[in-house]
Amino acid sequence: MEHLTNLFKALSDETRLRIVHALSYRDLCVCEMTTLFDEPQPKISKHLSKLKDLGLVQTARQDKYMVYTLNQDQTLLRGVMDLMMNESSKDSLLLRDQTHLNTPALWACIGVERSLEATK
Amino acid sequence: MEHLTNLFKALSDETRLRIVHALSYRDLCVCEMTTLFDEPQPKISKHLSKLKDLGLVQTARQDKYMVYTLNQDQTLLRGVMDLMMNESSKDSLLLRDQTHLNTPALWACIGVERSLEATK
DNA sequence: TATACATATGCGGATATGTGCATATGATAA
DNA sequence: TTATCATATGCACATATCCGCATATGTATA
Repeated sequence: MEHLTNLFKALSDETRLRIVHALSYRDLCVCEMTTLFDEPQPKISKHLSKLKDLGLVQTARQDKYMVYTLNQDQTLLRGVMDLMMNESSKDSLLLRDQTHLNTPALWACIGVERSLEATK
Repeated sequence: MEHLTNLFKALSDETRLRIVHALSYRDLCVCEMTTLFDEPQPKISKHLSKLKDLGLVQTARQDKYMVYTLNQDQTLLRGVMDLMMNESSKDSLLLRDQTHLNTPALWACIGVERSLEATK
């Protein structure tokens, strides 16, 4: 039961919801999220840490960057995010994030190579 | 956005999750839930009050009883609860609640008529 | 009207949560 | 090795959350 409530608690914070939502589209490193959300890096890192503790995301180092991935084993999480992505009346902030995911705006903090590869 | 985080916040508490889950099967009055969950009545009422504030449930008085209903307009909530109900690895406590919903155990606090009608 | 039953609310306290700021750790490049 | 970039963590503080207990409100029934 705690498993379930923890999942929803993870999604009950605006920053964490943005993170999980963005990760539903593609993997991201910390500095990309910091840029995308325009939030202080420690804030992002702490939320990521919490998401990782709860088993919702996984990490893998790629060169200098720590890349975060949605934990695909979390079927309920995947289901919920599918629902959110299909919601026609999707939140404007989430829509904005989704759009910015594939723009050069994120290239500032990261080697262009990785961004190009990611948007492929 | 707050609309979304509020929904998840509502589901992030064990008691509230049990309430919403049970209401996914059928309408319930406060005393039925108090019996079903074996929790103090003020605790249940407060959580119901919060769920109502967030627009997840609706109320209708029926004789002495205040009957709570899932707000069917909340499509995302419905989607999430459908996911939960279909989860094979459903939580044992939620399974127990689901089972008890249709047993005479709940008849103690309420006129048998309503229970019979509800289980029809 | 008085009484019992059903439900809601107020208050106090313990605990958890989110955040900013500073700083530590870790990896790479010069 | 030193400097730099990327990320994580510690601390302090304000705020929110949940709960138990007592009590208030509201409705039906005698």
